[in-house]
Amino acid sequence: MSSIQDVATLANVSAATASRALSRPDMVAQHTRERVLHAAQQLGYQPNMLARSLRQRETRTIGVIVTDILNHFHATLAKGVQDAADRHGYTAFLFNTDEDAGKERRALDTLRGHLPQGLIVVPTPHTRENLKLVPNLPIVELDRVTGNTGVTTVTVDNISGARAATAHLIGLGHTRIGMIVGKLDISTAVERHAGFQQAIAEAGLTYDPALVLPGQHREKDGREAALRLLSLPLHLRPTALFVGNNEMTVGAVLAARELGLSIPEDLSIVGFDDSRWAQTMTPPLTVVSQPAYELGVLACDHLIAQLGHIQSGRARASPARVQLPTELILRQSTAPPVCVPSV
Amino acid sequence: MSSIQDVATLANVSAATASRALSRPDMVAQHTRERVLHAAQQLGYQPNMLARSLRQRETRTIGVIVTDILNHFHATLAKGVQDAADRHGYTAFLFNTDEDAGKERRALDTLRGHLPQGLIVVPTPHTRENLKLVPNLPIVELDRVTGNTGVTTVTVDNISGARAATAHLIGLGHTRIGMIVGKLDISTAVERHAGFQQAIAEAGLTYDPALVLPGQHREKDGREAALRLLSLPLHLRPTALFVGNNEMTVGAVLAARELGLSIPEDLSIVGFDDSRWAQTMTPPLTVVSQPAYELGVLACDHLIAQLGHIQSGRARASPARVQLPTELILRQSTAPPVCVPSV
DNA sequence: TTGAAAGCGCTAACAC
DNA sequence: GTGTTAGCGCTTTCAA
Repeated sequence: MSSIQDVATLANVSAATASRALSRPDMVAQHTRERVLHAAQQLGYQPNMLARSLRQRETRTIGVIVTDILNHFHATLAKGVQDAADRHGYTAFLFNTDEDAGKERRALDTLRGHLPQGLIVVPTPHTRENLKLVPNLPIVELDRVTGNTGVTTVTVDNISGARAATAHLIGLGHTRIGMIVGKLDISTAVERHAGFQQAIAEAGLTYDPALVLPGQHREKDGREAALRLLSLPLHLRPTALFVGNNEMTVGAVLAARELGLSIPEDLSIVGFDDSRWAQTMTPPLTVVSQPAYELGVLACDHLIAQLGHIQSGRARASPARVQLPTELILRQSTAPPVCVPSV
Repeated sequence: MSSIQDVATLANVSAATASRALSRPDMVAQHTRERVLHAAQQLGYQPNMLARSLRQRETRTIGVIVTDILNHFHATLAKGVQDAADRHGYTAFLFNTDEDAGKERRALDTLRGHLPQGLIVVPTPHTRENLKLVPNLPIVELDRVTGNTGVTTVTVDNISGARAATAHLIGLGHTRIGMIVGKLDISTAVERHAGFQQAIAEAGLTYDPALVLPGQHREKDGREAALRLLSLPLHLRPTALFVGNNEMTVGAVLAARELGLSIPEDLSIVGFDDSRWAQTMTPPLTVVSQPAYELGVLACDHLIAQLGHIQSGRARASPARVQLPTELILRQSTAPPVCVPSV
């Protein structure tokens, strides 16, 4: 690893001049610059970011914390962030928390040691507390929100998405619609639940809490909840299910299959968040799809814009509240109910 | 951000002592240690890794480069690596190349600036050239190999996996078996192709090159290749397909559906690499599954062991060649051919 | 336009 | 067992 001193020596200038030639080309005479550039090239010089960052007190680095990198949605968020960061000349360091408070704390501690200039986080119920580990760090909340005022949030319009999904089912003639909702300590779950309720109310139907079961967002939870809902006596059993996230939707579909219910004849299903398997399963699943990649990109763009403001000493812009629309994708997992309820 | 000097001042010791109290507790008197620890705690002190790494000339950081973080297999590799790195007290920085030479170069350059102590890479055809950007960096090749001698490789036994898949099809009675193989500049594609050929030969069948079509590993390529193979005249058309990676398998399944072929009656399919959609599609897909997470963990464990050797000045251990078995998971996408070939 | 010198935060070498 | 000093590689005053 050659240092800037090596480059300087080779170019017959001081380290200071070599540094300037590389980072502030216009502060240096034309031909000195060329000599330095040539020397750097020849040595394959790459600045040591540790030293540079230490000196400049800025790392051009941001942290990204998602809760489950194995979930395609989160992987896509992360990719959007990384691609955008790259475009801005920043490096994004990715961490994964598995929704675990301890892992989140450790990720934040590690991150802190590397002095990121900002953080994009998919928050968990612990995040608000854990963020005290990194005071004064510009934060963007992605996909979910903690309710922290003063931070920028980049989310999807969950309420409208859930409402559209539910309204679609109602439009098909369903009146007993079940919902499998995430744990209500997460904003997306709360909002999707709210959208569901709104659609029910708007259609003049009665909201039946017995048809709304919570889960911890995992496939297994979706399966168990669906099993319970679908085992209700026929006249109480929902004829359609709206499932609040993609993992639980898998479980719900599996549960329907286990019970020998065919989709959509015996049961309509709408999932939240599109995926490969939703497209290839039989029948293809009607879903509320989310612009995951754009979400990641926007989160990063906003964070970096904010960093620019801070750096240039301008007043910190008031925090943005970015919200992207979802899209209801109609496929074959929804149809009118066959047996009209007869209470 | 408090520095070690702040801690030292608060504890009434020198910075050096504070440093020792934190990193080498036994070099310091019991009660000084306590004072320092207390002060550190009180200030929420977190060492500045940039400064520490600069001074110690070791970052306890490794790089991870995968080709497609959106592919569940690669995401799982990355997670395995990160989890293992974490256990060893290392931080893994993840980059994504999309199989693109330029992105790979940029990732390596960025990485280099951050002085990783080692690199785990899923190599592409460009990697061998690009690795010149990071001379002397300990490397572990993951999933694929470049043929570089002297580097540790952690892979799966692709030959046996492909052979088992093909033998399974042959055992069911298939004699015209098509293969959709990846580009042959990637070791996994070459090996899976070899395994396919071996099984054909071992069964005394004739290898028909016309039934083997290459693709670029994308869904679209799988679809196009399958469309071509399945459009052959009935007596030439393969009754079974072995597809060399998971993305292309999606395409192949879609192609079969487009042509109205039902699986497994009209066409048996075996894919390489298991996935959510392979399990939930109809019928569930027979696949060769790979222990992706363990692969990632092993790659990291080996790399870090190697770093230990280097650091302790021991002779660099000869590079390991780790190879994990695959598993053929029989599901419902394979069955005996209905119409026995009549050439 | 360039060089000399200082210092970012940390730890290792060397006193004492 | 602890303090002093030096220096990792870089950039940024400050002088010339």
